[in-house]
Amino acid sequence: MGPTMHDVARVAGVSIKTVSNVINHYPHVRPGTRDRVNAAIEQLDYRPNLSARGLRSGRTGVIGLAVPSLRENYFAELADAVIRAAEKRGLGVMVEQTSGSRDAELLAVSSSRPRFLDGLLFSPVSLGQGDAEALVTDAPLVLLGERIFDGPTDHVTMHNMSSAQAAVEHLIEIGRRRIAIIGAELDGDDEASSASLRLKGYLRALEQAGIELDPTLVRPTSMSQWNRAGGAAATHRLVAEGVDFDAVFALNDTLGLGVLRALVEEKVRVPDDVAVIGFDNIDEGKYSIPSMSTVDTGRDEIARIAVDRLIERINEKGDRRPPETIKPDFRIVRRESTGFVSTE
Amino acid sequence: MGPTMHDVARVAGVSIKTVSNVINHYPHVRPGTRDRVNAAIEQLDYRPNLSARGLRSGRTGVIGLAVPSLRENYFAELADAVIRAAEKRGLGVMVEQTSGSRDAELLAVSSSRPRFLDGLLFSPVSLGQGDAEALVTDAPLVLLGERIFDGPTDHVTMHNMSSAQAAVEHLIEIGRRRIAIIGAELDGDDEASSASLRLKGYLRALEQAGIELDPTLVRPTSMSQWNRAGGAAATHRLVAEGVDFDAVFALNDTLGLGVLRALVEEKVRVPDDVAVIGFDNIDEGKYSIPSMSTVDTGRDEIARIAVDRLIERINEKGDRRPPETIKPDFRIVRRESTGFVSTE
DNA sequence: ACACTACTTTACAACGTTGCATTTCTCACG
DNA sequence: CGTGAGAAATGCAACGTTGTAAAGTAGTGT
Repeated sequence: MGPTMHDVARVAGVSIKTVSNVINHYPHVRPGTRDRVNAAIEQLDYRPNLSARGLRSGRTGVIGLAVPSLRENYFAELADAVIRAAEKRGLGVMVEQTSGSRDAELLAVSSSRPRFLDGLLFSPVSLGQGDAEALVTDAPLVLLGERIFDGPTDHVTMHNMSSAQAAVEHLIEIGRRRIAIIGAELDGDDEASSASLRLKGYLRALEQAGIELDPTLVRPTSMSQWNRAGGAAATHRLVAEGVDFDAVFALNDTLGLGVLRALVEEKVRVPDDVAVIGFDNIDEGKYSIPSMSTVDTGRDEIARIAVDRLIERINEKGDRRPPETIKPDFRIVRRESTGFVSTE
Repeated sequence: MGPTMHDVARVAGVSIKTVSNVINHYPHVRPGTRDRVNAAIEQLDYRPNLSARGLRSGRTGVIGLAVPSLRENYFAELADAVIRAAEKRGLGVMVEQTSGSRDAELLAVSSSRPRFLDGLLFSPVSLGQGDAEALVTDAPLVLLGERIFDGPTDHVTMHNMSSAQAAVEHLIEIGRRRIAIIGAELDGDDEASSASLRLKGYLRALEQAGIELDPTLVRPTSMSQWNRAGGAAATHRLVAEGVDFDAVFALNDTLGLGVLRALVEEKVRVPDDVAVIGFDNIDEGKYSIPSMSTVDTGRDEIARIAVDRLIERINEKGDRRPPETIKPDFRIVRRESTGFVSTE
């Protein structure tokens, strides 16, 4: 056991409460006293006991982050961004993996884990609009980047529809007309899913460009297949069926990387024969062969905003602000897979 | 605030201590009593307050994991494995990023973060043998996968040298003699680094095969360049200098992916002209073009063992076992980049 | 029926910190 | 020089849990 406030107080020649006041930046402490206390803290290498503080004040300084899996690059990068943002604010982050399963997601929110997180950042995949009520919890909760609208909580997400539209417009600009979309289906049942929203953006872009929709270009993958394997499989199927296409819009980057892989195997040249654009701007797309164009949805900003918003909620007393949905700006990242020299 | 033990005790008609006993699986509780308590817990949706428990018992059920960055796939996958293993044991994991900087690493260990982690899993990059004493802390500490031998702590690591040797032997087996190694330098000052050890394996393999060392084939990258960019740059330099080589041993997989990328750009065929093998077996190597052979160092097992060992240390009373170094088995994963059809 | 043992339950204090209420100090002002 | 107001410092209780030790209960052998 390390030194406690009592030890510090004794060394500094003050009361234990004064030590507490110094640590918590209570304004009315004389500079001299503050210095003596800080010196004692230094000398003893004192660290406050978070458990005790948490017990007394109801705050632990730890927030939770629930994501499907860190093995998915997008979520690893999101976690990185969240941890950085939280650290700047003096918070620790406990990471929980839900593996995208409904049960695990419900569990994560219901704070089945003994209560001691100050709040939770939650990136749901399986929960939908119908589960909104499950999100009504005592602990502050901020949703990240997916699904569930008009829920009872803040939601930091992305411009799914308009950025998808912009991505497809990018393909149209470079002269493509037969644009396949991978990862969505035309009559998906889940209106609020990223897939549906991005599909909607795709449809709008086509419509505005006066291109008629060809349903055979819309290629679903099972939700658990939003990865390289899924993207590759869908692409192979496209080719095998003899579908004519000159571009692919992959609904996320890992799908897109799978698409690139499959196109090489099928001896299809990128971007000459087929241009490819992904979604999310994960690091890997910078280094793929060819480098992959994509949509940067502002991941870092999402993380920063989400952490700040969660902190606000944690500090909120009584008068609760109505929940908000926040979407940072997006931008199209042009790289080799759509015929540009990658500059970033 | 949720219900407390007092509430449960009242509902179940027992003393608060009995509730505690039930929760902690104290053996001498009559089944009927246990059931009543459990029913009350269920009914009230009671969750123990971890802060209080932590204060009283000195345990929070949370361990720390300090890695350089989750953006590096290897560490993201390691974190995934650790979180899974910890969850099975009922522990939460707080993730801290050191960005590989010495200061941040020292900070992470010195538990600058207020004491409340039960223990720490630490994957150092910058700390070396000289910092061994800095690792003497009150809180249990287990090192993961890199550097520092004969330290004062348990160390779950990998067979750096012999697995590197096996990787190079694999290249020799398929007939390569001019094998470049990327990520190491011949007179590195840090004997305990992964780079040095893996280089040693490389040298041994050459020696046993009677191949003379050509120093121009040993290509360093700065430590902060163990990534795709570093691998690509080193490869481009190799080619630019007109060095003759028919294989590359990349000291980790991201370096290797950069090598693959650069070779394509240089119009060098893989594996026909140059075979490539990486190190670590990150997911991505499975899907690269071509898929990349590598060394599987038993990451999942490392995580599992490390968590178990940390738990043992946490539970240890007084009689401390001497620190151990544990290395799971490794194996060579043969994929397309060394001329095999990838089966996994 | 009685002691003895083993099982079951309980009372109480303590973990280290902070909120509240209170006391003590300092200094400007009448 | 006395007063009052605000600043600075303090004392005490309480947060919810568990360890210790002790009390109560049942079961066994004589």
